[in-house]
Amino acid sequence: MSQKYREYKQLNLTDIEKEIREKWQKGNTFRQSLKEREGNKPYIFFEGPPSANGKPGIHHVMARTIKDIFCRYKSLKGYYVSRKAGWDTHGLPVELGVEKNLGITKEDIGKKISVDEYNAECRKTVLQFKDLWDKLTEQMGYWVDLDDPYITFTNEYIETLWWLLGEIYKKGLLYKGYTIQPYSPAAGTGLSSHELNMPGCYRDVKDTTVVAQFKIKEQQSKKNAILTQYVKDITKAYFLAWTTTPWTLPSNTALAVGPNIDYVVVESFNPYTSEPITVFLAKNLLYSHFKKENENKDFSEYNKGDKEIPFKVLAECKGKELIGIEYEQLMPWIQPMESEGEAFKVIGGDYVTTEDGTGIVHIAPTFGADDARVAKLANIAPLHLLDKNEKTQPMVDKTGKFFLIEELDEDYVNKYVNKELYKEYAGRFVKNAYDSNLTDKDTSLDVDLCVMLKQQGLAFKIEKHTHSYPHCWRTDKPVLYYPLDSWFIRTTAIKDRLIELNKTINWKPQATGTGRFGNWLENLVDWNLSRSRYWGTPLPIWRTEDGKEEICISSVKQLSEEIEKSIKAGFMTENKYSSSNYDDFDLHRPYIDSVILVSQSGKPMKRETDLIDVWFDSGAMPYAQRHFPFDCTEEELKQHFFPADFIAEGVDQTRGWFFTLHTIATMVFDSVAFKNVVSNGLVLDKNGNKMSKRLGNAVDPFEMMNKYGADATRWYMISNSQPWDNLKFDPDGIDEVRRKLFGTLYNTYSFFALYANIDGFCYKEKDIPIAERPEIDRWILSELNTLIINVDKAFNEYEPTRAARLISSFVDEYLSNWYVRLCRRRFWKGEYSSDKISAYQTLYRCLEVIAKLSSPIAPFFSENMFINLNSVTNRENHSSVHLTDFPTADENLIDKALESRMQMAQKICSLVLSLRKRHNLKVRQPLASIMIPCDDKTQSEIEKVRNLILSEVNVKEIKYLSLQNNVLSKNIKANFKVLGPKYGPMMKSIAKAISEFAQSDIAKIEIEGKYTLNIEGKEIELALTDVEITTKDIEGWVVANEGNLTVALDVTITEDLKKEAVARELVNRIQNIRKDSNFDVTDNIIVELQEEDLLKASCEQYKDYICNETLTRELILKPSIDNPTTQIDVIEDRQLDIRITKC
RNA sequence: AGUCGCGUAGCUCAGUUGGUUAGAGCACCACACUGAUAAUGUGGGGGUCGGCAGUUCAAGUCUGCCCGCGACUACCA
Repeated sequence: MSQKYREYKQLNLTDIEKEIREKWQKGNTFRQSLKEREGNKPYIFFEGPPSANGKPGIHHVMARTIKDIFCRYKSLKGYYVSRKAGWDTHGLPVELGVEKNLGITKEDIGKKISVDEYNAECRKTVLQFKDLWDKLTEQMGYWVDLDDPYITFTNEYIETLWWLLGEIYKKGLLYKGYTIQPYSPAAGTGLSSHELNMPGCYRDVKDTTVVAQFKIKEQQSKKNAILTQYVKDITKAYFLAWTTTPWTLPSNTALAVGPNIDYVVVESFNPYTSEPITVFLAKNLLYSHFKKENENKDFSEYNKGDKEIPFKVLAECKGKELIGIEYEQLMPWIQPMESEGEAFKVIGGDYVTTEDGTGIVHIAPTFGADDARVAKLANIAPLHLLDKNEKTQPMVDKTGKFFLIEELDEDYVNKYVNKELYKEYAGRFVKNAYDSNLTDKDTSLDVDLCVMLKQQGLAFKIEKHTHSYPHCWRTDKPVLYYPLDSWFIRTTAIKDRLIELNKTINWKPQATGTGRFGNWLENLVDWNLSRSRYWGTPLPIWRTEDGKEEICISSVKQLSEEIEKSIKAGFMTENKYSSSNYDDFDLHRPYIDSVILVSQSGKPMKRETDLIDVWFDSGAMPYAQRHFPFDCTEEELKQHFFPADFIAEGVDQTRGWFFTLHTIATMVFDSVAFKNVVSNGLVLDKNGNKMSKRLGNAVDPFEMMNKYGADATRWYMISNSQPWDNLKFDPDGIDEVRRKLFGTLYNTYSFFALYANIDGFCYKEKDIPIAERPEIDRWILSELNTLIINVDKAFNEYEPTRAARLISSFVDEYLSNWYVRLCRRRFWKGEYSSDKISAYQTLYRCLEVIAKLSSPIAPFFSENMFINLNSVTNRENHSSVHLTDFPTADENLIDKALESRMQMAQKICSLVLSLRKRHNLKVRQPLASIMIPCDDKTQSEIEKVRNLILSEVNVKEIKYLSLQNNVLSKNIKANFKVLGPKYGPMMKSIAKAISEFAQSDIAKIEIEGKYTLNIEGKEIELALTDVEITTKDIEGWVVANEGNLTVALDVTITEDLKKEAVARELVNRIQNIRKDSNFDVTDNIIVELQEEDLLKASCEQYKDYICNETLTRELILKPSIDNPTTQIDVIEDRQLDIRITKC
């Protein structure tokens, strides 16, 4: 039975893909591919869960293509690659989506809508675009198990999270703490960094700023050398510190200096009160606060109120010499509590700069993240108040105003608050925007405070300052940095281990691992887990009211047991969590909030109302996707599911998913979570702008795939730039890939199919031994095997771009434009000989290997080609290319010498063609000879590819010229790489001397092998290896050269050559006419020609050739032709009649 | 603002340990070829290798500073 290779009318990638998709579906090919590798060594892959409440974009095609490539590749290499899909279902975007749909805000939750209903709504919408995602997955050919995905909102998933949190808790790494967070008083809610980075959130605002004078305590002068030595009047000594938020000054408890920054002690006068002062500030900033021209002016000439204020630098010192000096509280309204630490002294701060301000930073630990950090390190107390409920509070309440005295604890007020001073400001909003009774035109608290300081002689400079400041996207009002209670994971405790383990991870690109991720780890802060939200994983911690007793629940079973205890204690009446059927209950809010547990000492414990960061959800997926440790033992986990060999996501996940995976794995299992990670860059639009729905430049992945096909889209994205570079997405580029790669491959396949079908080639014959195959076959097979090695290596090193480019240049340059072009004749000419079989076998092998090599990147086209080939030959017992083994290179077939001489042949041909072009000699005009000057070795190499060159460039003979021949003129150039290190500075003169060599000098060094130069009085002996000699011209020939290769062409056209040219022209015209007349390739014809002398001579001499080429049975020349088919122009300046008929 | 990455032809990208005419594809122009024809070849135009300094005999390549773009981290006096 001789089945035919499938032939196509034209290339249609989308049709092919549709057909293949159906085939996969019918044959369950993905499952099959897993099944066949079952029991093999696993290659563990984690799917980063996308959120299905948004539509997929083109960048998802990018990320998923990368994932797919390596999973498919490893599958071909024999690994068992299980790929569980997943859905990220919690978190802020979901909630915001719901709020938008329902037209509510967070404040309405619990009022207009119950938490229960709200969460139900979230659950409903969270997978709203799942179908679209599934469609994308299928259409782009991403193989992942969609039937059994992990979903983060399930009770099982949450239970694993609780277990992990329990482990972390047991290790003492989970704690409750205070942190400064962006907070919107107007909205009454904390804001995530995500919310803060929304467009338009940062706006320039004009604030009143003040450089305040912090008075140094008088008794300090005895303790500090600087003060003792340089400050004349300690009662007038101040630190200068700048703030853009004067309302934080009453909360000041320290000043920070840069330990290595230079400071100066300056004697001068206060600009507002003209009182004499001695102040400290950074040396670099001296002249931003004092006019240079007033330096060292006579103090006695200064009169009160003068604008020009003289000053004098008394001394200089380093910041560290100032550390420890105490100062008087600037606004002594409220004292910090001693129990919380020291106050009002100078401390060191690593973040202090001298870019603006005074180089001395006012520290209010309750309102600045950096402030809080350095204060804590230096044991500085934050300024805390105690409210009626005995809770510590910052000076500002959650609505954005200073606490009223009556809201505070009475004992506390008596002890710490100066009521006289404070009452004037108590209740004031720190920004007018928070007070509904005020507008921007009203005096702000900041201004009032500045005026007060001015009157007290404690303000050095008051001015307006414009800076960018974040605003709440919901209320449009400025954000406050505010301390909030949060639960933290003490990641800083395992920092060293995180860094150590990170060094074992193979990052692509490496810089992301060492740089972005490495830096992130170096500057690690504790992980703030808390989110005051509704739809997410609840924090499984229950606490007594006083916070002294608490429990961290690690499983549903434990929860149920604790509830039982609680029922006994009378805090609860029923246990909804006792069922072993996880569908019977819900671990989400609000249900979980109604669980009240009992403490050791018998007190009720309520759940901490926080949810946990959704990033914990995704970082826990290696375990939660298997419901570890409840449905999966640690042994199973470590054997089959953890850690991952490979993950891939966008580079924006570095501090997201990559970090949480790494941290949880390190904390709980002391292991990396992934061994190899590819982080891809962004997909930008063709102009390099970020894609966004708002700008309307977002590319619809479905549109692209419908138009160009998934394979072309995938190939384009992978081959165009390295995955980690940003991709400027241009649809024209996809089209180029379609034409260039798939078009060429399609043409090559079609060519093969056309002739293989005619000849009935089904690869039935035994492989022709390699030694019996012609040079060109051995060459392409050598290149093919080299390609296998290189592509294998590229995939193995996670370099998909390299793999894609290697394949595509092989297909284009080697296979199509050289092998097939040069071998065309072998396929359509002559008998079904061993040479022809060799050609078929060789081309078949190439196509088969290309199908396999490219299958990870272009799964559809490669599949189609493989099936088309294999269904005729049945060489492989596989129904899909994705079920085959990755090709192994046969190193015996690799012949580097052959590869390089073929390259030389291509170069020679290209030179000859360029000579023909330059001299207007058509390739159809045969020429007598070319001449190549070269050594014996090169000559014997060229001899082996002689015939290829001759037929390609239509020349009769190659002549060689020994290099010593005196008809050659030569060029000589210094070999910089050899001479440079030897002679260094003399290089220039030597190079010049060499370039000035006469032909005789060149001959001399060639013959004697050395040459002595005299440069700058020194004798320099040159060896032959110190120079590069190339041939330039050959007397009497037309010559072209490239590198060290020179080719000369004999352009003489003899009478014989002319006749042959005519014969070839004639063949060409007849072929064209055959084609135009739609004759079949195998039809025999009769040709009648109008007589002409040269044509006649040509036809006589080349009759056999002409007839053979064109399947002409009779070639008749006669004076005139009846009914000519057309006219031809084979003879210069003549149009001759021709008539062609089938016979 | 800090950290990281990127910057080479109109566009998309290569460019080895520094070594002397900086390459390819696309696009454009011209010419050719044609039993693969929506393919192909040859030639041409097109470059201050982001800028400036430095190291070196020699810098697209190494160093520093600056500019532009992007990401991340912050928004801090």
